[in-house]
Amino acid sequence: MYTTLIQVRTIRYHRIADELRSRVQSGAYASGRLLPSEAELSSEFSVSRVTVRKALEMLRDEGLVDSRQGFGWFVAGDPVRQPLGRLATIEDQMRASGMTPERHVLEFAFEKAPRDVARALGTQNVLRVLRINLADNEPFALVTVWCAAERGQHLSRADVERTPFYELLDVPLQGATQTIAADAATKTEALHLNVPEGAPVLRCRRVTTGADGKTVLVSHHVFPGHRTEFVVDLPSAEPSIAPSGLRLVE
Amino acid sequence: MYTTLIQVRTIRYHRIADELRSRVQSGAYASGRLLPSEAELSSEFSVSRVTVRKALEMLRDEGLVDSRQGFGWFVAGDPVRQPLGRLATIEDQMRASGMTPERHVLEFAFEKAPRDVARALGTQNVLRVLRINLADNEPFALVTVWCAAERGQHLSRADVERTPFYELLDVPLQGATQTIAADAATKTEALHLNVPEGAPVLRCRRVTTGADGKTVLVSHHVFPGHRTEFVVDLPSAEPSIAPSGLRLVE
DNA sequence: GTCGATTACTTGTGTATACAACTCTAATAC
DNA sequence: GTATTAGAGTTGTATACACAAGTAATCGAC
Repeated sequence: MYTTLIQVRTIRYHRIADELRSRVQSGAYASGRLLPSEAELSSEFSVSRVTVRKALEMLRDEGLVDSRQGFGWFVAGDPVRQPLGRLATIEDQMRASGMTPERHVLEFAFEKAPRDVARALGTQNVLRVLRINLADNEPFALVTVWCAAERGQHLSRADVERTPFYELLDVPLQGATQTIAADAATKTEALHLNVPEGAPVLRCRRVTTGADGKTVLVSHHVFPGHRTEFVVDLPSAEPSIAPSGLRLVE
Repeated sequence: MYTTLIQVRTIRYHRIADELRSRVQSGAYASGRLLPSEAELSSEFSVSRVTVRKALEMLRDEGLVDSRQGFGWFVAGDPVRQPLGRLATIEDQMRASGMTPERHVLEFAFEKAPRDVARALGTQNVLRVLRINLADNEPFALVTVWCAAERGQHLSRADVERTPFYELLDVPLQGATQTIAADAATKTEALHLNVPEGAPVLRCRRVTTGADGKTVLVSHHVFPGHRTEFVVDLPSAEPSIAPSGLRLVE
């Protein structure tokens, strides 16, 4: 009975990423603290700098670490939990997590809407507001909101920076539908959210309707994957819909 | 009055990614079809192969393309929408999207639970089932389910491959709480889901409780970001909770 | 016809090198 | 004291080259 010995190549950047992940998770580098430089790690692990970078980029994609050109690589922080259907604002959630919320309008423009937005709002002429939400001075969410220009013409830039849209709009609301997806940050998003291009983000699209069932607001929210997560309660079915309710588990 | 001309460096791999994204989205390369090889693109854009790869990896991180060693780069497919709180199974959603669902148990073991799972289930002795859900023969979700060994001892591996847990467990269910986050695929997940390490995934954790409020099942679901997205309806508040209800918009 | 080996081509990992862009500190000028 | 600049060090982009690992087509043997 003979067995064959197979020589399996080890991928260096995986090994290094595993080692560094282990160090970060064991607390060897405190949150916000610098890791050794790429040159130091290259020397420590006896590999080229490209290999070190590949390992570090894996960890960045996992949200464990982040980097700034010229500054170095450092440990990233912890996510905020946002309940779905719990009817709380982003700012409320930040405060609940002990953070200081802040919002800045980046863009405020009346323009032609993208096709899907125009279709939802029933008009091409819209007010678009691009806003960044900060938590403790760090980017937390990048939000784009569209409403019909007819409604938006009464709103000032200072208004929408200070006050949520729903308080500014004189419309009874019925509810909203939101989609949640994972995606990689685009160049623009990465710039605003201070994450690398390609980093995992939660991409949410929300359509808010008035009491008449017509769309009042369309908004897109982008959250860095390492900064937040959603929580949803899936209640069991009432006896009247028992067959569907039983499906909630699998 | 003088103005200063600033020479701004253009990042080549960004430009190339933009061009290739445009081609993919305009339908120049049909779904599943090969893109030109890295060598061809390197020649076409007059850049090194590393620069081409960097551009292609950006597109892969966006879920637009994928690659297989030796085969080439090809266009990836479209996401499935999964409603939250709509009480449908993964398989139901696939069928609704015209896909053929399939499930395979990868691991079925009685073992000591990870600490958080043990705490939730109130025992260290658990049955752990690792399962892959396929849609049209392509990996769609990687699912790990834990239940107490006391309950799991009556279940066979064939049972859990064929039938959802909730139909196998003789327990009245109260509901579930699920978290949703964006993350980068680990090495193991990437292998099973046939995505590159670091690709964006939706990472869901679910705790299912019985009628007595005690945890019956703990499960983790990992979906490739480009394969699915969640939908949630955020109903407006009833008059009795109007202040909260108004917050759902912002 | 089938099967295995070979070949050409593909993507994946890795080294070495160079330069761009950025950060921080120390030195210098006012 | 403050403001500016230089220098050392950092990460980010890019080239050239090499080899590993994988795929598909072709060729030869049976």
